[in-house]
Amino acid sequence: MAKKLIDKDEDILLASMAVKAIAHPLRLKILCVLGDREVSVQDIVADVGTTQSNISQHLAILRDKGVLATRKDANRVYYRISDPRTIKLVGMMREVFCTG
Amino acid sequence: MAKKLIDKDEDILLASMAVKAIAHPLRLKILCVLGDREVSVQDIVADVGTTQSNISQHLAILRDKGVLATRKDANRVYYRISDPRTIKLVGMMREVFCTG
DNA sequence: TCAGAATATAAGCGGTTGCTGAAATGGGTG
DNA sequence: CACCCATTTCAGCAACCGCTTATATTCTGA
Repeated sequence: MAKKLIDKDEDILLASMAVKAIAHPLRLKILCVLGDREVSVQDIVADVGTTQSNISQHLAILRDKGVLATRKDANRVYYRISDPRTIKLVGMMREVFCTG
Repeated sequence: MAKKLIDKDEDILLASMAVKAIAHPLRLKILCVLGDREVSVQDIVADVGTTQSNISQHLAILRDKGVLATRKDANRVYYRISDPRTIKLVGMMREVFCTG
């Protein structure tokens, strides 16, 4: 039997949940805006372009799944991508799915 | 300004839609079962473990998004992953999200 | 301590997704 | 043709998702 890409069902569930978190145009755009930088919520709102509430909810989803980490400074919150490999993963998605 | 991971909104939409297709435990498991092989629907059903109807619908989603390709032989249908980079992408998801 | 800015949370709703069970398609064989 | 097997499609329903609007929280500075 050939070796499976992911052999444990538990891991498949884990990966699918994490990937689901980034499988949304606004959330993927948030990741693209962040890149390897640290950006405040208001700047993300400005770059991504929807309501502050909407961004905040998407940020919460990404944060709760562990994709993003936060730092608080005064009354602002800065978000960044927790794991640099996530950045690489997004780059690979672009390679595979954006032929342009 | 730092170079964005994916700069065109159009590409972000494209990538998020493709990734959404594989962001489901059963569909991800189908990809893992396939690997670089070509497998018949009934064998996929046996490996993944849900109803044949359910599998067929998930296969349709993956096929319609271009993730899977098919070949018909007599009254069986064989599925395979269209783009080998997709296999690499799944491997990378495992690396990033399955710490075990 | 009060006003205001930045962010988070809650309620509600319309739309979508995912599953089940039944029916339909299509090919193979007698 | 008649029957069987493999697969697809359809209808329906429960559950989830994503957005909007309104409200709450937390911090700052006068």
